[in-house]
Amino acid sequence: MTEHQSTDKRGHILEVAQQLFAKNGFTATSVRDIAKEAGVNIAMISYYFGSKEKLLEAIFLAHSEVVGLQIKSVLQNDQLTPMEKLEKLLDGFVEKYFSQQSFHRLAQRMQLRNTDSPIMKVLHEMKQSNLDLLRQIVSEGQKKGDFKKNIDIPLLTATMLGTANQLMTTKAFYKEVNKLESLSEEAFQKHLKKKLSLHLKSIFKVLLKHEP
Amino acid sequence: MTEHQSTDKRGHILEVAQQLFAKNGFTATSVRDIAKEAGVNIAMISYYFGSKEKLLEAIFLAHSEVVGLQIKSVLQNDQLTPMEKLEKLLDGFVEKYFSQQSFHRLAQRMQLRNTDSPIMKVLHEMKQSNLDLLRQIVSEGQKKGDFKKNIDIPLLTATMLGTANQLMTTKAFYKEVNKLESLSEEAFQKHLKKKLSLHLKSIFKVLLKHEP
Amino acid sequence: MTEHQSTDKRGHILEVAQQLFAKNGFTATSVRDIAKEAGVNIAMISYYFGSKEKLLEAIFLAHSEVVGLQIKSVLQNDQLTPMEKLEKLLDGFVEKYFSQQSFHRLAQRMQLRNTDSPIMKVLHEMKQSNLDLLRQIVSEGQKKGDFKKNIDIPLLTATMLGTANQLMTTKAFYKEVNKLESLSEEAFQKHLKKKLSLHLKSIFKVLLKHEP
Amino acid sequence: MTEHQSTDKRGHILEVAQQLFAKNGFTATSVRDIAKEAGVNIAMISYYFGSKEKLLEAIFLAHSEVVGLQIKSVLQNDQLTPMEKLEKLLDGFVEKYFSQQSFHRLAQRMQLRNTDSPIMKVLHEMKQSNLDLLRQIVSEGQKKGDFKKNIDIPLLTATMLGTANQLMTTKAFYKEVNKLESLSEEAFQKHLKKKLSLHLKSIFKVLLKHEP
DNA sequence: GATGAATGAGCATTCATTCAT
DNA sequence: GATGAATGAATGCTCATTCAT
Repeated sequence: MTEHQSTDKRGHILEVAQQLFAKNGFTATSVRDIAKEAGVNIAMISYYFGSKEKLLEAIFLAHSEVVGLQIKSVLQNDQLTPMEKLEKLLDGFVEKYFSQQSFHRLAQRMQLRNTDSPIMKVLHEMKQSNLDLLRQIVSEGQKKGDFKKNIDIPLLTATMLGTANQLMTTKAFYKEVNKLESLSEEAFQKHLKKKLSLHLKSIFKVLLKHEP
Repeated sequence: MTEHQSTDKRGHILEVAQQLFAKNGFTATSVRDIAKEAGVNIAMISYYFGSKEKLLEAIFLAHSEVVGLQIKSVLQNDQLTPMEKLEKLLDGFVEKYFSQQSFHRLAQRMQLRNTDSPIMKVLHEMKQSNLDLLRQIVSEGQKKGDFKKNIDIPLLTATMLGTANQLMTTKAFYKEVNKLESLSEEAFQKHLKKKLSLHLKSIFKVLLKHEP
Repeated sequence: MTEHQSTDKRGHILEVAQQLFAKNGFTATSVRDIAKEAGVNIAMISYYFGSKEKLLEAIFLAHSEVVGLQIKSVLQNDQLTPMEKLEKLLDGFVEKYFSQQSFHRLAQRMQLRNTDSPIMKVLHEMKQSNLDLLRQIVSEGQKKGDFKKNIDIPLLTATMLGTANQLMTTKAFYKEVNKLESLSEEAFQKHLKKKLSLHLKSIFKVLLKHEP
Repeated sequence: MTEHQSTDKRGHILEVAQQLFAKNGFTATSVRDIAKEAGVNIAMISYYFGSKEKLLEAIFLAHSEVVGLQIKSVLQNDQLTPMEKLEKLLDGFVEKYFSQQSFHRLAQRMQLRNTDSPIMKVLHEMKQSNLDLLRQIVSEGQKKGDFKKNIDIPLLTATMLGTANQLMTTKAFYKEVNKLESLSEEAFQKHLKKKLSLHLKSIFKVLLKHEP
């Protein structure tokens, strides 16, 4: 009945830490900040995670466990054309990206650090996973003659993730430029998500599709 | 012949600070680190810039002064078609991006901070400048009937900068995936530059061009 | 039996800080000096008091809590004549002043700063308290016809505290002038206390008493 | 014709330094503060005075040169009774004190430091000078049978200087208590000067005069 | 004579972590 | 299992002073 309170606490600390790290950066976020925001004792962080660094790793480990999953089922669905699979991949990516904005902001920060910690391993796996999925779809499309040859898949994924990152980081700018200040936050997010999805789809399509 | 040493020193500190901030982040880079790397006394940073924060601002101010310049001449060249202008814009962007990688890495970090400091103003101006240039070219192309209507220019610039950022941040990954470890750093950079340039051009072309 | 060690430590820091601040001044006393003298880690000062400034305030707060107390009982004693009450007030003042010399030296320093900090509030209350007590006694004496009208009570208190301050600050000079170098420190203090007490009493008497 | 500018500058620095030291204390006043306020280069202070400490000494030396002067002529005036001489002494003291408030505030601070620097020598001489003058007058009055025997002259001077110091340091308090906020600064100073003068005179008179 | 540049020492404070309880 | 107390190291910054010009 009674969940171990520690489990809850651990999860709560992870959540709070992710948000603070995402917002202010790893170094600029003190263990005190996290403890205060999470409403726990300062010593708890070392107690639960060993160190601030290990806490960071724990955040990434928690995310690594859910990489790919529903996507893989898409791949194996023989009913869908490669292009349909691609669209589902992109939709899935955008959906997941929007639902985990603070994590992706943090991931972007960590990518910039480029140290050799377990974190980079997780990030590497995530990128690899995206790459492999796309590769399979493209490969299938090429075999069927739907897609061009000579596709630079790493560059494509760079555009996918890069555009999402850039859009998300500068969304205030985007809002202002497009005079969308009147929209509620929720409506704006929805608008952005749709825009990004369509934008990526149109890029991928024209780059992959054989000209008739 | 003898440059004022002070000018050199100030500039040298700026250079070193930019690289360290880019590499390790603002908070994780200590004034002592910068002073040591630049071979100057710690107190010199306060002496020249007032504070660590002001030093950061000085880096951005130094870059804001050279925003857009050669590009503008391109715009006014009546000999060029809109598509040629677009290509020159993208070439110029990629060229500048590659020659100022550490600055762009730093800019990426600062964008993630999203505080309201003079830095954001400079970044805002840079983005706005890119946006305006592209807007003019697109507008001209649309008038001439070369380009489609309904182009989401902010999204396009997000793809431009986002792809560059993502590619640069994960270039080690890109190198590994594409089995380019044998290339010299210089050759790899050249390869990457060409790839990115072509990639962006093809994206922009297909998104802008009227289908025949 | 076992006092909380933390309480002791906090109190000990307060004590040491008061003495160093009194001796060398606030700014001239470093947190390091206090920590070293008190035998605690430097970080403890921030830990216990938040900052050097707050530590100073804590010293004054500790003293504000014991302002007036035994004196008030004197006031309510109907057995005593106003003049007797006055004598008791002055004796009490001198006694307290001598037993808290380092605090009064510090208070003198802080009075000279004249900033608007919580410290000034405490000092103000102390002065006001002295003033009010004296006012009551004088008022009672005037009603009974023992004391003159038109007594400038603030000036009287200035003489009381000013004389004590000046005597204490220049006690080495006083010792030398009066050739009291042979006296032990204790004996000298006793001598000084008696002298000051008599001196203040005679001043107050002649200024307050109705000439016959 | 042309006064050495340096002389002016030196004097100006002395003046500014005295005021800042008086207001904020020696340690809390930085050489930069003085240089800025005086409108001179930072290096000037070391250049003219050797060090910050020496600058402080220079301030006191400048004042030591004018100790006692007009007072001595009073002493030798055979027309005046001892009591008249005493009044003139007190008037002179109050007058000088009010015209050099910032110096006396600084002197009070230095007295509290009690280090063995040339400054203490100057302060010592000043006190000694006051003491000697008073001693002569009292001695003369005693010989003439006007004054009591057994006068504690050091205590008397402590009251004189102490009351002046205390009144000056807490003059804001005095103003408030006496509801004198409506007075102009000038009028208030005049009022205070008169009050202090009368107060000291009445104290000295009753303590010195033989009861009839 | 006068000064901008530069320095090393010191400042108060905050940090992540450890430890005794 | 959980925590307040405590620590040493590091932080950004200011200091009085010196020096080359």
